[in-house]
Amino acid sequence: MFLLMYTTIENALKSRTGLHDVQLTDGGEHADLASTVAFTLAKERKQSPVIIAEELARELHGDPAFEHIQVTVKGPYINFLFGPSYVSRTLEEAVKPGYGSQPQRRERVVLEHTSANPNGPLHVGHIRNSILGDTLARCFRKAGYRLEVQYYVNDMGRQIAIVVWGFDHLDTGAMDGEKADHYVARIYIAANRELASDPGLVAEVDTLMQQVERSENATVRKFRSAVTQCLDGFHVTMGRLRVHHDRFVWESDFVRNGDTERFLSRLHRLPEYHEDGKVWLDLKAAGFEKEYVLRRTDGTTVYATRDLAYHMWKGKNFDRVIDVLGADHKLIGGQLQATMHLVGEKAPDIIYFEFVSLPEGAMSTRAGKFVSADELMDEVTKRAFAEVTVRRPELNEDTRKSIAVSVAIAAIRYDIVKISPEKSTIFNWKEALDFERQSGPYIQYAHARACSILEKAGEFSEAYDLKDPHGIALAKHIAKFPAIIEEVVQDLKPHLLATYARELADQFNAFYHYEPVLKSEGITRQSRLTLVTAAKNTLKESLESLGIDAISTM
RNA sequence: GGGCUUGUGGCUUAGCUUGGACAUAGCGCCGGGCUUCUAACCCGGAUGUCGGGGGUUCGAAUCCCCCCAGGCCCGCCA
Repeated sequence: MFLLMYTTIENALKSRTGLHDVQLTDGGEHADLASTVAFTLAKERKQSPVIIAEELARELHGDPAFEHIQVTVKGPYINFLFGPSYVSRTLEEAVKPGYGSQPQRRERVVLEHTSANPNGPLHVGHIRNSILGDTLARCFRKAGYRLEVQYYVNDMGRQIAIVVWGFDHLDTGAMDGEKADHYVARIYIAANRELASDPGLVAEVDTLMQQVERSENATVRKFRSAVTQCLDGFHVTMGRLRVHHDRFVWESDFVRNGDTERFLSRLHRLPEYHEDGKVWLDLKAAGFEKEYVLRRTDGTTVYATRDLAYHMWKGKNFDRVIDVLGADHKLIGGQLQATMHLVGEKAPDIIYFEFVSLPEGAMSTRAGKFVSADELMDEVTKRAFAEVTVRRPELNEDTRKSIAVSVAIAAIRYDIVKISPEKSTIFNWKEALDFERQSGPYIQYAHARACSILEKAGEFSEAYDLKDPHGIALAKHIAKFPAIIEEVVQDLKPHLLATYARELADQFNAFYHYEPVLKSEGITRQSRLTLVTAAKNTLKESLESLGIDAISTM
């Protein structure tokens, strides 16, 4: 409903002013939408903006499209207020299951996220990537796109060679109950320590890497095995986090299937191509001073080469390519985009997120300095269980456990997604364990309250006659949900949904407090119950788009 | 040194792309509210040079320039 109103007003103003751009602003407490075109026109018409605003408003009053939109003027501002029909139509839409879902679109989108090196467990930095990516994925699906989510497995890297070397020389077996990815990290950390103390051993790692590039079977098998163990651990972690990938794509496949060589051969005709022992591209024109090396003097390819082959493949199979990458990838991401442009292929849209560090400094798998996602989830779940037990002692243990799991994931996912990706953050246990604040559980709670009302209400027939301010404000906020999903997808900004969901819970709580539902009677009761249904539904859709369980009791 | 990026009350943070009506919320602080649909809630109050300086504009947190501070990147690593 909101988008419809927006375009109605926008078009009316465009045709009357002759302006191409008549951006509407949020009306705040004054209105549902507002326009400041009067300022823009004041200069060219050499007229007071107040007079222009009044004139425009007069014209709009006679417009049949504005039958249900109240137009008022306050100084130079033209305010638009939506009437009862807007509210009732919103409710009719929002009570339907799947509210906010757009019809299926033709466009096929591939979204890559997480793609952490398989040399140790996912830590709190990696899951910022996972949560951003997974939330975006959920929004894309809701917006009707045909989406495939991919994890790019870096199975040829030096890190993996070090893990393999470690398994060859230092393996003492997994400890009791040790998760596979944590076990890999232990070997990786130990191997790095060995290599640091005896630099002569580095040559052995180099040999392993060359063998893999030549696809030597025995070594390839070792790499696969090490990587697979780690990925098995990742699956468990991401499953708990409700993060899903449709496909795992292995870097080495692009070497073995010849795509990497084919891509290199395509570059020969480019003026930017240079071959002087090594192969490199000159990307100065695109703003990159460094030589972009794609083949070493020893003939082997580098990470960037295989990544290009991977993106080439994605571009051929999908209409739109999106990557979620850490801010440390900004340079190589830019180089990759520039190169894809040069060869006339689809360049990915890249969303970058800044790092999560620890109070004592940057995280490092190699040095063993990190807080793993598993550890985080364990601790937060423990804390959530204690909390549920205090609040709902009458519930049985299994129910409390189940609520605690949902609450913990809500707290973690929301804490991460609510922050703009471009902000670097410092991980803080105290904050992670505290969900009695602007949080995922807060939104879940609003949903649970709505469920509780509906459960007690029993049967009722829908009605759309809202008279009181908090209910109307809530309905108007519900109306914006589809527009928010659209905005998240267009701008690749999942945190907009986090903000929206919190505001929705705010509105619901205010309504809950001031406008009793079950105690009201007649049409008011029916209308409020309809509103609660719509709110519950919108909260549920919002939560699920955020990857958070919409639980009915907590 | 160069590039990218962030800097908003004591702390965390929205808004910045597309400039407009008293800058968004949370935590913490002060004061209220559970015989009333789940108080993981609600209401009121105090707290702001929107990093600093200049500029553009009728109007700047938002655009431009300079400076300061933090983060990241600058490998024939991945």
